[in-house]
Amino acid sequence: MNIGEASKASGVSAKMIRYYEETGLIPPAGRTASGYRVYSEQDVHMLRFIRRARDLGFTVDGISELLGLWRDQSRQSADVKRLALDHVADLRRKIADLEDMASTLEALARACHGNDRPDCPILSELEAPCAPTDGAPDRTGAINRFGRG
Amino acid sequence: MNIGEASKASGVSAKMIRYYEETGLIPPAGRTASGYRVYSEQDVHMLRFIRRARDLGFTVDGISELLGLWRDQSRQSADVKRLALDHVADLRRKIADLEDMASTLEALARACHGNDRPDCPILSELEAPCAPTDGAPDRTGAINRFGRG
DNA sequence: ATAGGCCTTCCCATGATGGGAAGGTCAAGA
DNA sequence: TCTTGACCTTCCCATCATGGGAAGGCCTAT
Repeated sequence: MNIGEASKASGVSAKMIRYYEETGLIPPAGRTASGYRVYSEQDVHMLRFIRRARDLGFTVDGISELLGLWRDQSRQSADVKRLALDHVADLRRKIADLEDMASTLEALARACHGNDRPDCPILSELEAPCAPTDGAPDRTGAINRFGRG
Repeated sequence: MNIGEASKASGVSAKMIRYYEETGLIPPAGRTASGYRVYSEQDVHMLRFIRRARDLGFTVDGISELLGLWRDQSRQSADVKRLALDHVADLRRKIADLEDMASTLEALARACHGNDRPDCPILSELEAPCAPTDGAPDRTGAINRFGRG
């Protein structure tokens, strides 16, 4: 199987297959006499594994660790679980960051008339933010996060 | 004020101030006779605006649009609001993607014994995703994410 | 005058991905 | 057999926002 077929079969682009090989995530593929890379069903299996890990947001480094465990018949599932939960924690941190941004911005947008006049609490907040309230803040950020008076 | 002072006053690194200038996000700073960039309080004001927009997750392109509206005394707040809500939609899409990953992975991790044995549902799922179960629906969404690759 | 802390420009790296050029290979059809 | 077109190869460049670092110039306090 050449790289195009392996790509279709695995859902990993040919570009990325070459990249994974170059960076050592996967071993160098075999070659035909003329230099074409050749892949086995086993290889495609591995590429699919990689693709699914990517879909779960693992970095190439994380995938590398996962592949190591996958190949290690004497692995301990605790190690896999720890890897997974570490990644979940990463994801949750990112989610929280984005959620903060979204809710803040949403609150500002709610306060904006959205008409043909120039005055806009969104710009005002960007220009000179009001300090957030210290006590039990509104979780949505809807109140008192901005406002100019 | 030189770039170091402007950086401290605005919270934008000197590197990034130069980058913003180079890419046209901000106008070229004035220069001393010896070539040092000089900044006014006005400039610092603008840099702070940029920093806050960045903190809200706006891309440089988005910040560029915001700056345009900020400077435009005849702007319509509806335009600002639209920009903000478009960005909120982006953020929410990203959040949903990450949330899918996190909950899928969390469900898999819950199913993993996390002991010293090698068998692990996380690796199994990455290796060969389960077909959708016909019976009990999967409340976590863990299983179907892998379907069609 | 000198030290050392700024500043300047220029180049490189990140991470995962794609675009595209220049050139070789292969399979199918005339 | 020759041509055509789809594939493959390597190599370089771009993304996006950010930082690291080198080489060299400037400024200020001692």
